Amino acid sequence: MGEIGLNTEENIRNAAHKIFHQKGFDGTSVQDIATEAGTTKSMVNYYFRTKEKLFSEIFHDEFRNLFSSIGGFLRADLPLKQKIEKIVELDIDRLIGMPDLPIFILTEVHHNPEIVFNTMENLPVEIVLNVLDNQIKDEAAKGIIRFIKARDLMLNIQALTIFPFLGKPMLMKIFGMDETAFMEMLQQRKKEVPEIIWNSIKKI
Amino acid sequence: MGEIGLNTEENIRNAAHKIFHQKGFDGTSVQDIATEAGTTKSMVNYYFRTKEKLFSEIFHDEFRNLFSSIGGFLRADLPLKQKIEKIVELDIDRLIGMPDLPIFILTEVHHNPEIVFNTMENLPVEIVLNVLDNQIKDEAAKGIIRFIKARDLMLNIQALTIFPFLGKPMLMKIFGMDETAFMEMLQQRKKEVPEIIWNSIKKI
DNA sequence: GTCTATAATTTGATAGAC
DNA sequence: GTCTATCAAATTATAGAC
Repeated sequence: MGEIGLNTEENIRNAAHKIFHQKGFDGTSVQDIATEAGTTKSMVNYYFRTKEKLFSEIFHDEFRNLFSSIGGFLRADLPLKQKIEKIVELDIDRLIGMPDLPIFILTEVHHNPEIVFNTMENLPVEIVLNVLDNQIKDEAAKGIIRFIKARDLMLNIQALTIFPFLGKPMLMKIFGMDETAFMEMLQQRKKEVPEIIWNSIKKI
Repeated sequence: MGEIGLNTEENIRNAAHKIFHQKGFDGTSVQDIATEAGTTKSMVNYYFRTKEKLFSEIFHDEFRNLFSSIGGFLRADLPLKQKIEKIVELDIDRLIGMPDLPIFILTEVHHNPEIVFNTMENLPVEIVLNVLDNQIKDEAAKGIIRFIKARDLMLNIQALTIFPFLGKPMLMKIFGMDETAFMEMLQQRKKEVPEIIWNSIKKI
């Protein structure tokens, strides 16, 4: 149902965000969104023309979200060890606030690549990776760490932080955790993941 | 199109497997499956009654796949270090052969939990975890490793092995890899992931 | 077992009154 | 801007001939 005080367009946008995240593009009907927004299909089409255009707007915002916070930190003037600690803490906190963002992105990339890759703008990720690569070479030359590709380092960090959110329902079932236990585990991981990563590259 | 030499039922099953993996339950129509199998909608319904029943059969098989190979190894009489190496190698090789299994499972758990949790049988995973927990306590008492919950150890291993498969299209785009580069990375990870894990728990 | 025909709904999207 | 009415196409599933 639409929030009081918001206009119809905003209600539809919020409803679409919620339902698309829950059911995915293919599982969502325009009627679902209209009902959730407390209005009609016609209104959805009036404001957004097609289901696909509406989806693209939502997806575009979410996709930018995915790459938002990290960029700044990777450029900052900090030793690698502290960067890793900050990235993990920031990422886990951010994902706690939007826990089904990763699965939303992944499913749509897999099921509707045409829509998704049209929506994606060019990401300036190479530059950030280069900055990180240089810092790694620098600290490796000083004997602080072994050499590792920035690509592999980021992949390992993201794997250890994001994977628990992706597998959440399965993990809870398999390991017999409730919501509280899951949250405790996440808080623990803010400390443990940076340790794992650092142990894998430190030399001293 | 259906393979020559197989009967219609088998053709439908193979087609369903393929299309459900590509498009998911919501994105797949019975017509899609019939066309892929080289037959008609009626035949699909004749053999499997409903789209949902057909999906359940496919999903059930795939879900058992997910927990198949690892169980035996976890029980085996091997030092933890070797078990970790074997699990990672086995898992990566298995996933190379069925690279969209993880995303298939994850999306359906998220979008169609009712169907999925009806399909899931009770998994005897606690027993395996207990075995692993005891071995960890044992090696920790001997001073070989620090203590860690079997749950956390398995989560970290699976995160580092499965995540690259989940993010494959995104990773290839972001990191500018082609299929060959991606496969090379996976082969590398068979060595690197066990090292990361072992470094995170070893004491000597 | 296999097909065509068709029923009953639901889908995305539009037309037109107000 | 918002609604009702409606369209054309697609959906799952069944009936019935062979």
